Amino acid sequence: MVRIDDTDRKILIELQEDASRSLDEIAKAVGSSKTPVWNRIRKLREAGVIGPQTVRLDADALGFEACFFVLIRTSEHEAAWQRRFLAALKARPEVQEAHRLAGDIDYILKVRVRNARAYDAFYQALISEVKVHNVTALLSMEEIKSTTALPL
Amino acid sequence: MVRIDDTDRKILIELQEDASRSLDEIAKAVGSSKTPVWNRIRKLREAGVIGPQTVRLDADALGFEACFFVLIRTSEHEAAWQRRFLAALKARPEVQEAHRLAGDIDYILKVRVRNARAYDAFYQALISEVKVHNVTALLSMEEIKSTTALPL
DNA sequence: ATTGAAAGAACCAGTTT
DNA sequence: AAACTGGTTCTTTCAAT
Repeated sequence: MVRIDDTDRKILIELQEDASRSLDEIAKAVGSSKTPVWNRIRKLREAGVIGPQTVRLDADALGFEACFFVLIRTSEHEAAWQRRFLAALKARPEVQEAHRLAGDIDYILKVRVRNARAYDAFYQALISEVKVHNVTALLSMEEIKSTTALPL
Repeated sequence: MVRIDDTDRKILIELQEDASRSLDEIAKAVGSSKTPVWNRIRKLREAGVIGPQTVRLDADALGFEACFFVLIRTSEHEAAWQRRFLAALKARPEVQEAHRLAGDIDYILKVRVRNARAYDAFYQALISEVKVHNVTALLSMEEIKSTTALPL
């Protein structure tokens, strides 16, 4: 865990919100000036705190109208099985999130696809690659909120 | 839904991957040149296909070590209740995702906090604001994958 | 931490295919 | 209608104070 002071925090908040602004604008927003802000950003990047810069695309506008949360229970817990399972998830671009869980349910996925048929294709492909015990798919009707911003 | 041609798709793929690169580099990557790419990006932005530009921060490095998926069942289905519930979710920065679901479970949340205590504080605050019937929290042990990139 | 300056990128108009 | 050219303006980057 990296030590971050108040100015760093402000810079990160600004960048999370809109990374397209110029150094000058960000410096003004955090109450500092160009060079010190630039040096801090460089350090935060080197430390890996600031990762890649991306654009957020409108999923609906691009025809990705279906979003599923998939709860997975498995009976297999060997290292080899897990390795294959993780590799399969990482390789599939429709899997936007994958977490290994504590407790009853072993994994949760967030899967973004064009429609229900595309989800089924994904599901069939996945279960043919690796054996899973029980799968529950939750279909999103409405995306109330979606952000990657941390509550700094 | 917006009509997108092959060049637009390539541009979006590049921007999703790394939006910090210069127009020239993106143009080269998609096999075109600066001006046409610039015009296309402008149009995609105006159409809302390209949204805000953000940086991805390292949650662990910043001390956000706990991530919960929260499954919520409610007995209330009136408009007024729902309005209050949605407003509460939108207002809470630790809620990174919130979806209204089809079926048995009514809502799913992704909640990112510093530790289990912070989750409990969030949970207590939420249920004191709005009445919910049943809440299950799934604790993430390992983030296998996390991206906002669409499978273009 | 500020200034300032050189290199580079974005943006836009005019022109061409 | 779409792509190239070139030039103005804004940014980034970094050295010197």
